Amino acid sequence: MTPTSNLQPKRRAAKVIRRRQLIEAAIKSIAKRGLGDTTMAHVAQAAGLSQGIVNLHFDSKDNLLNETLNYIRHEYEENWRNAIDKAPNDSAQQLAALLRSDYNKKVADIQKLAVWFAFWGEAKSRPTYKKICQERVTDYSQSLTKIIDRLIKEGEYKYIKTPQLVEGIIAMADGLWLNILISAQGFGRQNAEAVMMQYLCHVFPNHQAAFN
Amino acid sequence: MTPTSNLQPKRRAAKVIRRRQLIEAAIKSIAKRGLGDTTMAHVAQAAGLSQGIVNLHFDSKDNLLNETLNYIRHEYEENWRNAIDKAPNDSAQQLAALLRSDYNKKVADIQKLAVWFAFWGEAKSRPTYKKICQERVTDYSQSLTKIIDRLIKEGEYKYIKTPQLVEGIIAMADGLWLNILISAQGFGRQNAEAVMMQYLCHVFPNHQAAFN
Amino acid sequence: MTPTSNLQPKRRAAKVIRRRQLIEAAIKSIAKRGLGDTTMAHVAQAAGLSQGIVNLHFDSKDNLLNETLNYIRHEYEENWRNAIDKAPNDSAQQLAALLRSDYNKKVADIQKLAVWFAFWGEAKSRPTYKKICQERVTDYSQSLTKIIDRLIKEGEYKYIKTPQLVEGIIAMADGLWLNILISAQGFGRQNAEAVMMQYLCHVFPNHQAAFN
Amino acid sequence: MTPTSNLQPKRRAAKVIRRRQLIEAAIKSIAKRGLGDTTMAHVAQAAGLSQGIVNLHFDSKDNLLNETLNYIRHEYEENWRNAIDKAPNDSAQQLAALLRSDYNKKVADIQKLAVWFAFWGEAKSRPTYKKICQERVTDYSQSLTKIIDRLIKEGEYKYIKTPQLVEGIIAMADGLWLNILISAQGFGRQNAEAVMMQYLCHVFPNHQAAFN
DNA sequence: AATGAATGAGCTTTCATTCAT
DNA sequence: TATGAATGAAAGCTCATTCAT
Repeated sequence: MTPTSNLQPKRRAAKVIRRRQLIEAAIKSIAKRGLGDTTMAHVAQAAGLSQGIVNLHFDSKDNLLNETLNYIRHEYEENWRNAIDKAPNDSAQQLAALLRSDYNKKVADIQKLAVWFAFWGEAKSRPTYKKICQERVTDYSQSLTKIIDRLIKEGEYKYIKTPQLVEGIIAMADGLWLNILISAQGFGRQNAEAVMMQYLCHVFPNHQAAFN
Repeated sequence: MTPTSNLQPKRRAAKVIRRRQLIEAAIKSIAKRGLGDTTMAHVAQAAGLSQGIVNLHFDSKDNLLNETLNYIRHEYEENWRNAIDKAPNDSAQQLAALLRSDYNKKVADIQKLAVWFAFWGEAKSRPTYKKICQERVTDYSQSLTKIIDRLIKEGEYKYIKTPQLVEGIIAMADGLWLNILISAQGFGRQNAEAVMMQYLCHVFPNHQAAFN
Repeated sequence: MTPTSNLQPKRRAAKVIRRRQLIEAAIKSIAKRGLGDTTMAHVAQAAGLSQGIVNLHFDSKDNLLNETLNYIRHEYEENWRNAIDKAPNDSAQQLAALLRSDYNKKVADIQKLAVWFAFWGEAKSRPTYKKICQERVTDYSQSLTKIIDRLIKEGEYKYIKTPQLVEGIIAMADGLWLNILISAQGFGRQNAEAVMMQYLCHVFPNHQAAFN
Repeated sequence: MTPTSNLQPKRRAAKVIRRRQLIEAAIKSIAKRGLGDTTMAHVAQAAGLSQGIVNLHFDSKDNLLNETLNYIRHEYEENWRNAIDKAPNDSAQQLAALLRSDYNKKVADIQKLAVWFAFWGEAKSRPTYKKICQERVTDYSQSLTKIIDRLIKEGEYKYIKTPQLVEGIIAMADGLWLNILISAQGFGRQNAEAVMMQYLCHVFPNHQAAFN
């Protein structure tokens, strides 16, 4: 009874809907079994459809996987853009909102994280994956840089090298995802967020209010 | 010291060497092709040996992969323990040494990083991988905690929550590895180190000398 | 002439036309891709219609292929019967006309030849194909025999064994088709005809006029 | 208990032997089922070996098929060169020997003929097949031309156009193969040979002795 | 009558594993 | 110990056929 499974039960569905359904099935399977053990049959089964369905809609497994990565990348971007838009027009608040968005239920969902790491694991040897992963960082990086620059100017912070700080924040964000994914004790989304906020407190001590 | 024990050591040594050779071949192949596209034949070929050789020494592919992960985990640990040992008996210096060791030529080698991410990518669905990855963090975490606690005490830092800082540092360290592995522009080991050191400067402003 | 019979003919006609259209599409595809690589989708596409159309009109691929072979067989027969009918009432002339008809634009068209050879290639293992191919030869053979017998009688040729000559002529005719189909240098219809005519000159030296 | 099946029963056979064995299995299967219905499993089974064996030795089905065609082409050529070599040094005798060789047990074997027609059927759309088929004709054609030229000179035949005669003979030879393959009543190798010899008698009436 | 999304059997191919040498 | 030919299960993909629309 999940909302996503609320699709036409069997035959005759719009192409876009079927594709989405299959991508979501792929995500489920990758999260459950890993990229290497995910087969076309698994995806079809997870979608409640027949063997040949994936090739019918995506032509090849490679293509399905690329589209799956694309899908979570766009979902990810939409999520943080939304977060900035909804935040008050204050650079510290926007920074907090942007970084907190990474620990949203939607994107820091353990299934999605598993998928990200699955693709990162293959990115070095797969140019297509690599490119999409790079794009995700580039866009995020630009927005983050803008906000931080404004915050530095407004807060009269000295001695902060923006590029390095941006690299550091993004690195920590990714590393916290890994921790959520892998840690033995329940290191959850809230913990991750707290760690990140403490980082910001150290860097921008005059704006701690926004980070607590 | 029976006559047979004269031979045993050599044979055992030979066996160990062959296993190491195959593990290194596995690393090469995983870095080149990813975990999913690495076959037993690739490993054997990279080692300059014949088809059946891997099964002879490791019984199964699964086992080879487990041992490979173990191998880089131990190499990693050896590396940072060494770094601490060689560092002067000063907590800030030791912290710097420990964190700098992550960007050593040996462990932050792009091939090794590729292997780490390959295994992380499958860790969620493979308990054996997950366990080894967790162990790596646990050990590192303990040493890191000790050093930071000492530094906080000595430096009379207040308002620093050690556990969160430790999580943050480790997260950033892993995230910087990802950046080295995936970034388009040449984000290298030195950059990563600089980012990390800047982080420490923010957290421990009184010890900046040790981090520059 | 009930009101319904007013409609029936049209509908029946439409059906026949569609079947013909699909058979011609099949011929095109077989010529282009061979029998083995021709799919129902190819045929439908070549006809500018939709996937399921062939099954609708022919029930199965096997059936379509049988009907396609039948179609070119009938076209072939119609062609040579026509040629005889139009020829002057003279046995040598009729012989020439019959054999020349094999190198007509219509039947010795390279697409049609490709189809013949495609079916011959499978005839040994497909009784239905074999039967249709045999029928083609049987009918042709009978007419050819009659004409030759008359010519031998009229021309007072001795030492000619009709059955063997008929076999020989038919064999050469088929072989010349192969040559048209496969030869590297442009061995065309006219060449084939000339070769056949020279054969007849050798066999019936007193009637060379009819063969030049 | 055929001589060819007299190979190492299972494991460990020389590569060349295995390849030959598989090619012969392919021939059997193509003759039995046609090119289109021959699967890798059929070939492996006919060779008494396991599924993966064909890919192990030929990499792909396409390659196996190409090599199979090559195999019968070389066997064919060897056969007629042998026939010429063994024939007395007399042009008529050599001509007879060359053409009779086409109806040898070895090459006019019904299985081999089925294979030839199977490949001819696909030759139009498969450049590799086409090329090999053309090569077969080219070589044969050259030898045939030489012998006929000598015979014409020695026999003082006039009005014979060698190129057309050569085309005619080759066409008839191929067509007779088709007849052997497809004819309903038992049109066998001897019949085919007789038809061809009668043709030669008509063309070279002064040398009928050599053709009877 | 026509469409085209869906099915699922069957194909080629890959590859971890086995084992005679 | 080491080799590499052989195996056979399992994968991705194709395509004739079905059937809701």
